[in-house]
Amino acid sequence: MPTPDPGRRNERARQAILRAALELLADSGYADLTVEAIAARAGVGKQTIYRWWRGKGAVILDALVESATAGAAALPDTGDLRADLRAVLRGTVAEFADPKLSATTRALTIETLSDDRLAEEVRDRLLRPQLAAVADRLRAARRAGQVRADVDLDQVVELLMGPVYHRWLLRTGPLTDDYADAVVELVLTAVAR
Amino acid sequence: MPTPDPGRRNERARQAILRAALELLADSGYADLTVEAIAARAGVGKQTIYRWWRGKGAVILDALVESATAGAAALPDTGDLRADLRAVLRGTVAEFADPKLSATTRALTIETLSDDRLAEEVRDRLLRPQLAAVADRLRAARRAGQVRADVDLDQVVELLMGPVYHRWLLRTGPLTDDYADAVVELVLTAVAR
Amino acid sequence: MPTPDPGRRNERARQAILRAALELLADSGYADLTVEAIAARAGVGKQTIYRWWRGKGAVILDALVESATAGAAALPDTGDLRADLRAVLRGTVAEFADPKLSATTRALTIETLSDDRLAEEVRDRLLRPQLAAVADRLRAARRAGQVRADVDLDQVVELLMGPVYHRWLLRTGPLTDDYADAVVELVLTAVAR
Amino acid sequence: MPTPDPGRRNERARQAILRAALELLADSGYADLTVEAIAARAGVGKQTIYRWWRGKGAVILDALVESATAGAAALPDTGDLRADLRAVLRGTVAEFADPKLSATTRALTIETLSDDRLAEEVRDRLLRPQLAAVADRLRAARRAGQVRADVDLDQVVELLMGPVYHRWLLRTGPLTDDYADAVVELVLTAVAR
DNA sequence: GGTTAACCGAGACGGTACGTCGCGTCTTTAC
DNA sequence: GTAAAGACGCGACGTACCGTCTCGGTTAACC
Repeated sequence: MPTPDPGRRNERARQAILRAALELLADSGYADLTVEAIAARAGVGKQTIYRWWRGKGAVILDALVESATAGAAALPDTGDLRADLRAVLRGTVAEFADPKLSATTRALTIETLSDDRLAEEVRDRLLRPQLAAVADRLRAARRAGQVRADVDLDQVVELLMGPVYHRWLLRTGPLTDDYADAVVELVLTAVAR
Repeated sequence: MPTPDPGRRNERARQAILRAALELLADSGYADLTVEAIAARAGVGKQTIYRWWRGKGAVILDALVESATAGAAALPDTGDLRADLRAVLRGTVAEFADPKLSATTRALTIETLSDDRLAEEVRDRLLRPQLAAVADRLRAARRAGQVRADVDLDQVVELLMGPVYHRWLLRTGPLTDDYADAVVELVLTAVAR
Repeated sequence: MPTPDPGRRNERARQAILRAALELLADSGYADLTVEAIAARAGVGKQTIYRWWRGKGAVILDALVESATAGAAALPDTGDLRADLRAVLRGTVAEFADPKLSATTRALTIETLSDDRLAEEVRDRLLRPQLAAVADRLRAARRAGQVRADVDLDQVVELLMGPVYHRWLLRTGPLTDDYADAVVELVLTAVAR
Repeated sequence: MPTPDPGRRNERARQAILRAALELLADSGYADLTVEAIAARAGVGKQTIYRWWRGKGAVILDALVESATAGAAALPDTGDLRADLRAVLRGTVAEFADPKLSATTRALTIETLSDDRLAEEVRDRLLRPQLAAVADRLRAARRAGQVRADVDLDQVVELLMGPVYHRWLLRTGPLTDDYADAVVELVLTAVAR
């Protein structure tokens, strides 16, 4: 596969494809998200998709990365760890609770579950930055003496995010701000100094 | 859907189908798990599958429920909460780490992500009993004065399981016994008295 | 196959099946004429059909034979050969032109085309008597000196009926009384004395 | 049905499909003539068949038209009407008597009997030209004073062909050269001058 | 500023699986 | 033993997408 020359790439087509994918997901969900539907809605040939992406999973990932990068990069640090963590978890919960946004995450999750390579790219390009931002905030808190020195911060991040993903994935309960706050409280009890 | 008379159901066919589904998943993964393949391996007509299940997702669920019910029902209670929770999480971690068993869970997760009805059935028939068993163990510990009285035990269960699911789903790190133990430690710090 | 005992046969079921077959054909044509539909409409199990008939073709044949036998057995002989032949052909033409009756013939024809055994039974039980009746009428005419002595009367019957079947089967023109009369005229020219 | 652009059509696939259909009919008869079998033998996807034809009936028709057009277009005119008509009928009889060729006609007839649209196409594209050729020969004979002026030549054609089709369809007797000659004789008696 | 190679839209192609329908057989229960 | 009921193994149906391919028709870089 002779990787195509990115210099010749049609930017209009690229954006139309990413947009079409997100719109289809928001409108009709994963079931109608086919490569043919994306191509048709974007007014693009199927080959143009396969030329630049490995499949629809990669398209969703790019669309998500693009819109995520447009958003926040780092976490706010108000000095109040509890408040900052609540803001993060409430944000995550809100994202999962929103049907449109959730549809995209759901679709990407399906794709990653049967495509290891995509899973790694999602982790490295989409998840790691988000989780690292939270870890950074915790690191700052530790420096400020608000967090115990003997905990692995990456594990703490997973202790925070895990329950939210669990509840989203397995539908074990409602994804509300209260739940986000409760998780923060438990985690702080475990790691605060 | 005029559900057919279960009295007329062929038990041999039912078991052959469940078995075939699990074998296919163990042998070749989700990609080769088609209704046609299940039918072929089970020596059964496709219609026999569609007569009793809504699709391959429902078949996997039944297969899993059947094999789960055969296994453990309640959690052991050695009196040592830390040890018991470690055993649970190590078991979950081991299940996720095993390629064969994990393939089944992965497949079922894919199906639930695009089938709300199936998702609810998975939650109610497969997950709730497992989570309830852990909650029961925590309740016993609380009665024994080992756990704080002011925590929601269901939330604690999610605090335990969430990180493991997170790591499995998003591949953010290795699923080892050490990780299971670390999570238990953090959670105990949060809720132990 | 141990031929079932006709003595135990349920006459009500037999008639319901024949009636259901004819009704289905009249109502919705060959496409909806399935063994299952016949059984359902007749309020009968499928096995009852397969116990007594080789398939739906045989059912149609029986239904047709039953209703044909109920009708005319022999041809009228008014002494006027032309008039009598016209009556026969006009009758055949009318039958073919009628959508309900034609549907039955059409269905039976389809079945015979892929079932040699059925074809022979149709010929012997349904067609031969009809054609023989016409031949008999011609024989009487020959005795009366109205028909040449050197023609094969069976061939003359086919010369009469053939064109009508041809036009029905191949839709090469309208099936009208005029056409019936025209054929009679040509045939009489060929064989009248 | 948005008929696709014929300019993009793959000629190799088209011919492979027509050939496969004829071969299947010749080899194993109508029972084994399924769209799937045609596709498999032609090395083609099923969709390629459904893209260009309405079903297997249309495929058979095209195959037959193609091979018929390759053959004779008009009838020979030796000046001897009796000889020419005998040649035509003997040809038809031979075609019907040949198992391979007859299988094709039989299959097309079945299809035609449950598909009005196909029936019209068969009549217009396959039958009409053949019947018209015979009518033309009769017209020439009439111009030559060998045929009565007051007969409808199309009716005469049906008087010729009808009995042959009748005998083929209803199996009322053997399809031999003698029978062809006998029909010609009767018809000539009716229309010769 | 003309050539030429890659991209582009379009969509046909060989495939695979879908979910449905009907076949003819088998099994169960009732009469 | 016949009957109603209907599940069963089977196989074809016609459809939907997959990922690849081929076809003109633009571009855009390089001579």
